Order: sequence, then structure tokens, then C-alpha cells
Amino acid sequence: KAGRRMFPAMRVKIAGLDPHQQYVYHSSKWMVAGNADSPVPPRAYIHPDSLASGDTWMRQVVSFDKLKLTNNELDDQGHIILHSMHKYQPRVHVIRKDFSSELSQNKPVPSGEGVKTFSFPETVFTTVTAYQNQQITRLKIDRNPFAKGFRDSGRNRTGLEAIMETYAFWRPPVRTLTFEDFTNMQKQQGGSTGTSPTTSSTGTPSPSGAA
Amino acid sequence: KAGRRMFPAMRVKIAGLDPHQQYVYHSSKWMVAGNADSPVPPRAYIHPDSLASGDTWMRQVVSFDKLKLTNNELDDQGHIILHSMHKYQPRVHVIRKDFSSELSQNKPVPSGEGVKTFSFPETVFTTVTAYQNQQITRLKIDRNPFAKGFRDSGRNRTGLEAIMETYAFWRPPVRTLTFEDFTNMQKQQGGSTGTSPTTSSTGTPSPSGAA
DNA sequence: CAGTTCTCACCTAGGTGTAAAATT
DNA sequence: AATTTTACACCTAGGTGAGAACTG
Repeated sequence: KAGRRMFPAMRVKIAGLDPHQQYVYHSSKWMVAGNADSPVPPRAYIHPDSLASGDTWMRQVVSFDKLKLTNNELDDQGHIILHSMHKYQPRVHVIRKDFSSELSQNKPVPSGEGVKTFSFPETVFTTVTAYQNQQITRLKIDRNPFAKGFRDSGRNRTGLEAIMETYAFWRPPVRTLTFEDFTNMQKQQGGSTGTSPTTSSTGTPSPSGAA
Repeated sequence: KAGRRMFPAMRVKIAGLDPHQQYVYHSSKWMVAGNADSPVPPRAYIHPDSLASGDTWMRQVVSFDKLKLTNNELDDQGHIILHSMHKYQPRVHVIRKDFSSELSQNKPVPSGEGVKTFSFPETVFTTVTAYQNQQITRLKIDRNPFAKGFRDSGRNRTGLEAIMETYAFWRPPVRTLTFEDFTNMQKQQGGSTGTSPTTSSTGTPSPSGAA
């Protein structure tokens, strides 16, 4: 019924906007890596602060932590619908609000000048309904405040868990986007099947189901 | 430090908008009844759903329940700053978004065609830091879910409390606004020192103070 | 039986009035 | 003495993974 959040969430910092122009933040397109376009165009998540000035956006770290995923095809609460056991790559769209094309979460992201799209290989992840990897489970329990109830502070730090020590002071990366970087970014867009263990690969479970 | 909400909150239903036009909901001006304009122009609360189509606004009951009041003159969290022990009358502004005058919570509400202001005598209230009236205290404890901890279901229903029985099934009024009503509304704008015991008169405490 | 759904104890986050303490 | 501030117990609301129950 309800969706579940991603953890860690996409967090982004941007530079190079016109401080007095209005912008919309859009997180989409939830590409299935290496698949043809799905029959239904995927939903986009419009950042709740949206329609704010470039000045406002640039002054803060933009966090997509309220975004929720679901595997319920009939979801009517605006959650992002994904398929379990698939690999996805989040994208961030920065859309300048000049021509007043009302944008909805279902309409495709507009294109043209004033619309920039970014994506990062390290944020590729695989959706699951049950964790397949004990390291991911521990990472989430140790880092997500809402899972504190499962923390077991006095535990044996054996072999495999030593790896987790690496994450003890790790923080989700905050990338800085500049429009100058954009042309470089484009080249990177094609095949990003990154298996970097740093972020949430094989992590985020897509949540419980239907209405 | 933190502000406190109003209870019950302003709840409003509107009709007569252009379904495809964009509108902003604005709750202000927090007039001190019968006083000259205060030195600092009062803040307005921009409804969080704002910049939505007339269609969207009309389909739902618009609730201002997230609005927070404070008596802290130096508040920097966007709460509405009021003075304790004063009488206020909330107003609702419906602002058509055609000329792109960016509206901020601090800027004065624009005027002209496409901007309609409504207020209701039954929503006049008096700010306090401690309740002066035991009936208000009981009303809030009985009706506000967050005060459930103070409910004492098996209690003596003595004299004064019998009055409260009246409120047992009472719900905050949902008013319907139409632009046709607007001219009538204007006449009512001047002196509304309504002491109707129905709503929150002598109720809402303005919250704890400073940063 | 691999994958999914459901329920639950255990958290975070924050909205209540109370009563004591501080302020004026 | 009257009003405001502060700390607090007790709620609502909702985000966790665990583990039992369910599904194909």
C-alpha cells in the first residue's frame, strides 16, 4: 500500500543558476539500465520546494529524501513506480521556468534550452523486496535513523563486518552541478552500469504493494 | 523557539475559479482589531499547495492547519508573528497568477483584479500564552488529537462542563467562498469584533518565544 | 521455494497542555 | 501578581527491518 523511501537519498548541490530566475527540480526518469522504454512512461518526482529562485536552490543542499518508491502499478499517491529486481539510475532535471508549460509528474520532462539533466554512475541501485546482501542490511541499520531499533552496538566485529567499518564515517556524496559541466555529463549518459559498492547498489527495497 | 499551530485551523472551500488558471492561497493579514497599522507589516502565510490550478483548489477543502503562530519578533522560520493578548482576524486571499509578480510572505498582498480577500467574523480569536478560560482548555483537549494525553474520559460532567457537551459533535465550519459573494463581503470587512463562542475566541495561545 | 506481502516492535519527528520556574 | 518561558510526559504520524504468512 504505502511506498518506501530510498536510503540514502539523492542529495545534490548546484551552481551556475540565474539567482533571480525561477526553477523546478525534477527527479526522474528511472531508466531501467539497458532496457527499451517501458510501455508506460515512468513518473517523475517534482521536488517539493519547486518553483523557487535559482538563489534559493543554490543556497541549500537539495535532498530528495521524501521521494517514495513502490512496485504497485496502480499506485495513485504519486509514488515512483518501479519493478522489483531491476537496476535503475535516478536522474535530476533542472528546469528553467520561462515558457509556462505546466509540468506534471506524469508529463514527460520538457526538453530544449533551459532544461539540464544530470545523472551519476554511483547512484545506480537495484530494487528488491528483501535484502539480498547482509552488508547492505547492516549499512542501512547503522546509518538510517529510523532503523535504530535494530542497532546492536556491542556486537562481534567479525570478518565481513570489518568492511562496514569503512562506512562508519561515510556520508552520502553531495555532488556539485554546474552548467559548464553539462557537455561532459552528456557523454557519460549512455551506459552506467556502475557497481560501485559505495552507494545503494543492491539496496533500496521497493515497498509493500497495493491499495 | 518553535511556533504553535492554531486549533482549530482555518478551513475553507472555494467555488467560481477558472479551473485552468493558476492561483495562490494566502492567509493573512492578521489585523489587530481596531488598531492602527503596526510598524512592521505582518507576515502572510502562503498555503503550501500554492500555485495550483483553480480546478485543484476547488476539489479539496483547503486547510491552513500547518500555519504556525509565534510571539517572537525575531522569528526567522517564517511563522506568523502576533502579539499576545490581542485580538486577531485571519483573512484568506485568493490570488490569480497572471502577472508574474513573485509573491513572498513578507511582501504586501497585491491588489487589483484577480485578487479576492475574504474574512469571517466567527474566526476572530485572541492570542494568549496561557488559557484564560477553562472551557477553551477542555475544548482543545477534547478535540485536538495531539492533546489526547490529557483526556479524562470518565469524568464528572458538572455544570460548566455540560456546555461542552454542545461541542461533542461540533466540527470547525467549512465556508464556501464565491466571487459572487465578494461584494457583500466587502461591507463586512470593517468592524468584526465577533465574540461568537463557536470558534476559537480567547483560544489559540501564541507559542513559546525566541531563537 | 524464491519472491512478495503483511504485521509488528522499535525507532524518529513533532504537536499537546501542564506545572514549575523565570520574567516583568 | 500577572504573564511568559521552559522542561516534560503523553500523544499522533510515520519510517525501519524482522519474520511470519502468503503467492505462483
